[in-house]
Amino acid sequence: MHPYRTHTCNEINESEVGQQARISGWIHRVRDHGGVVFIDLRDHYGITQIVVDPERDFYEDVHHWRLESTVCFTGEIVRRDEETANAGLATGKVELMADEMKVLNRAETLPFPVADETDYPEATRLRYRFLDLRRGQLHENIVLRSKITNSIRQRMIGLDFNEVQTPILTASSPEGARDFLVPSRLHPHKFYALPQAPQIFKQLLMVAGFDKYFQIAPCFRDEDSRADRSPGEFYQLDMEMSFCTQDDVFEVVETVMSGLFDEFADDGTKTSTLPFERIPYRQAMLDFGCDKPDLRNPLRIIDVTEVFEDTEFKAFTSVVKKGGVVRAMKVTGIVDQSRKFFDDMIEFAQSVGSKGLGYIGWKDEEVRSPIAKFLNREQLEALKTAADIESGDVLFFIADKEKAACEIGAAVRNELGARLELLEPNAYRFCWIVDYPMFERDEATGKVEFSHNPFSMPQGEMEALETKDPLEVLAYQYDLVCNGIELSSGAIRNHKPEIMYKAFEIAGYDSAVVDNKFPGLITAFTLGAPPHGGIAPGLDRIVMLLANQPNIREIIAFPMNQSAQDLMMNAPSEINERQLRELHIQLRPMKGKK
RNA sequence: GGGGUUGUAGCUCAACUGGUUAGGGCACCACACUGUCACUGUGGAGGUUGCGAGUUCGAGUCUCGUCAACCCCGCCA
Repeated sequence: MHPYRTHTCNEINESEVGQQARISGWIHRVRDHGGVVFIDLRDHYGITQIVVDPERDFYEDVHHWRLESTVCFTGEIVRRDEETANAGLATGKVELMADEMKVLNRAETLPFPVADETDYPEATRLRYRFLDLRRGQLHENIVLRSKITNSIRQRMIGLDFNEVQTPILTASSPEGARDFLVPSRLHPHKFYALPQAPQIFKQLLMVAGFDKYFQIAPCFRDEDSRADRSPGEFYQLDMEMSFCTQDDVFEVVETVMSGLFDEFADDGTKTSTLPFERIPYRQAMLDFGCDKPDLRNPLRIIDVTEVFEDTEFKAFTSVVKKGGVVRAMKVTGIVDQSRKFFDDMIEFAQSVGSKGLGYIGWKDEEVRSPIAKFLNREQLEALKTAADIESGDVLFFIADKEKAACEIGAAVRNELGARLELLEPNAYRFCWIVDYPMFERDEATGKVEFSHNPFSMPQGEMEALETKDPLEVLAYQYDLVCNGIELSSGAIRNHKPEIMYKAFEIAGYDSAVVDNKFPGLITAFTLGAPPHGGIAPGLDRIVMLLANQPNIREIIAFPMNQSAQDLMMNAPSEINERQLRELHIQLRPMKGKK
């Protein structure tokens, strides 16, 4: 007999009654009835009930087994009486009558219970991550992540993509975040950078003729974390295709994503039908106030600046006269909400930087509003027509500079959606945001800069760069959004050196900058580069959506904490003098700090 | 770098305006119980209230400082 197990803890069943079996696992729970002891033995696969009879010589030891010790039991598989069967367990119709037992590893008092679903503070959970990972939900999340990763691989390979590993120790890539640096021992005072993304390499793979590349790629960025953003490292489904259009990229991603989400979504959860909706960037900023709209939210924002060009309502009209905008959002059927509801919404708007939040409600012929008295009949009618108002509807207003009005509008839209429970339930709503501007003006310096990736192909190519106002040039740059979460950015790349130099010139860099910063890429583009493009959906966020987890640490086996520390491994940690010397690094006392 | 919240037993939470010996549950230890499945019952042990100052007759509670964790902003196209 195998020294540890003939079955897992989810395997024994009625067909094997009377046979001998050996199973190993963790002591999940113990129910000690004096005359008989029940043990729930748990492993990765499930739970089996072990029964220990008082006749057994190890019966006395039962009292000294701690929860979560690993134990091996050998005995006979026995059918349970009907009234003692447990319908909640896959193995609930049988149990193992123990003849032998062996403690494999004894557990001390646990820092927190494994056999419950209570939430415990993260610092504790992270310090004992191996224990936390035994617990139901987290354990399932990690298994789900494995299945999702595998499914993605199969789907990409099925579409003729080749998986290629790209370097981890490399040079800085052009993503705009801070690099993680690794000092070189062989080359004093020089550094490798960990890749922020395999951007250059995947483009070079296209130049190398691989046609379709993908990789479940680790990416490293030395930036602070958020609930949905790991500090330091994360994974992307990185992909790139040759001789492709933007629509070709969309088709691949839509096929993979809709297949993936259909496969792993809970029963009854709807996924967007194909093709995903495409929303131009400027349209998204108007309708939703942001470029990652949650399409489950039915609310839309409209522009009503014109109506307020000349009104008695000075608060708005003065904003318009200074070049600002007035945006409105209709919510149907809430005119009878309490005064407190509206006051809370005003307070919320102020908390996100608005001076206030105007509103007008219509009920039959009555107009309910703190601001309607400043508007004449025509102006009120214009608003009703613009927003298609019916009795019971309320129109909310935000007046500010355009950028601020968008941001506040987006926040108010999300808040109203959440507070009024307007979101479509059980749905994954995808969309593409397209037609991003190639350049934007930096508000502080007034300079024209790349608004996204400098390697995107401008729409209209060289002609657009030479003839258009740079701020009017659009790029073949796109984002994939699902339920208000940005899953991915991608682009059709600029594969022509002369257009690359011109684009950088517009952003204020001369050709030497391009040559120095990206020597491999720019040379490759002079030796036969195919038109190409790609995208890189974030694996972590995909798993978060499918596992329905709000925090990224719930879907990563060994995450760092928010301050980018590994509390279990104690990283980052100090290194010794010898290592420092080899790396040609001298530590100096920090300035300004005690 | 900035803002907010939190810090009480191994864990999770209590403790009115400052007031007697800081409590309940889980876990741990002991005892009882032959069919439970979150077993039950009885008893026990377990505390520098994050740390350091201060105010006060008296501080878990108030003040200041400090440390840590989480959330947000900046940042991350």
